[in-house]
Amino acid sequence: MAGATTRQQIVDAADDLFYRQGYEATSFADISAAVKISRGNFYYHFKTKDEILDAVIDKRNSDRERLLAMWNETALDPRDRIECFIKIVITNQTKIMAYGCPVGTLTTELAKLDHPSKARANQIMTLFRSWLTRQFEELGCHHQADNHALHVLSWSQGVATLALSFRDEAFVVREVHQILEWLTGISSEAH
Amino acid sequence: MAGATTRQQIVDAADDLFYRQGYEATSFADISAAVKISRGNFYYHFKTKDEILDAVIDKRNSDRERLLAMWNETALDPRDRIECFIKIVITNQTKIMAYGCPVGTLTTELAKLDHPSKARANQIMTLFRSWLTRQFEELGCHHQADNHALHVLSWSQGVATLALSFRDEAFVVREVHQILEWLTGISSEAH
DNA sequence: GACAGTTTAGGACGATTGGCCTAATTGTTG
DNA sequence: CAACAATTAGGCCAATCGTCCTAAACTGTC
Repeated sequence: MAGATTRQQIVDAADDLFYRQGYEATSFADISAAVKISRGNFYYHFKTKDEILDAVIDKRNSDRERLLAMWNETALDPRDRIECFIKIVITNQTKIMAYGCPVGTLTTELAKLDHPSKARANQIMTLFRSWLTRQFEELGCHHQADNHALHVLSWSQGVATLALSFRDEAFVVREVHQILEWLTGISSEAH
Repeated sequence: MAGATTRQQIVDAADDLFYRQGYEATSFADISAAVKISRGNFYYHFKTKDEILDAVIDKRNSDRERLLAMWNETALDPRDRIECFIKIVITNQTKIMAYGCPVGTLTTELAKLDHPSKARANQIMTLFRSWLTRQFEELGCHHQADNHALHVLSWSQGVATLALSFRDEAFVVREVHQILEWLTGISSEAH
């Protein structure tokens, strides 16, 4: 299992390149150049490009699961957890202003390509949705929890898209403050 | 200038294909097949793929300008005009749930490709921004007009992204109602 | 040190890409 | 009808794509 390192390197490089350039625009040559291995070696670990995509989606999925699990532990209050989610657009601001949201942009690209793995990519979006829904439920918003989850998710996608388009830091900060105010309103309503 | 028809057909087909498949994923062969002309003929009207992209962006730009101008005439109240903008996510719901927002997805793709025309694509976003800003100004939101414009634009991009991801009609309708309530609040505040 | 399995390198494949050229066709005008 | 420009068709180009194969190098075991 010593090759796990090479495989890991490939997935890491592909993850990064798919994010920065897009899936379609990234070639085998790009990835193998990044990892500094031959394209032949490449084929030993992954038979097709789609296999790499699936591996990247798996990685992103587990990365996000780990992130959410961490927030579950570090933030005891569901409101604080939602705040963690909201503030990732600030935490990752530099990358978002350069390449957008990794989840949203991949989902959109695969949808346009009508790619077999588009449903798998959507799962990451669903992961966020379910997690947010649970937080809003714990906050006391029972029948509105999923709606609020979608609202926050939608908000984050919009901010990411415009951040990429206009590269306006102040806009991002302003939007975060606004949605946090909304969140406060929700919290007090639900009591 | 009889060839204007052919050129027009090419641009129309490219516009549609770039929207549905993405710019990178659309080949010369795809477009010429759609217009039913030879690839050679193609070259007569456009030297490079980038030239077609520029023509498509120009078309989209003028299409949107025409749309906004129409709203300027049909809707006398700036609030009604903003409402027109908000409701395009319902008007174009079917297409958005299949391919996302034409403006947002192209902007994102070109940004990732670091394409020379990405700034030109951004202009369409700026067109919306400026128009919305003007409407909010007429509504009485002087120093907040541009912020509100970005807010509505960001909102529409988020709704489009999630509509594509989850294909949930009810979500779109719900979000429209929410933002319209927000708009009502803004209108009364500004008086 | 021979052996078996794992991992790597490098190149070849058919297909497709964007770009380009030339010849034939069309349409217009003198 | 002749001459001309505008338009179209079809094929060629080098480069690159994803895919695949084989031989060499490495690894650990007996």
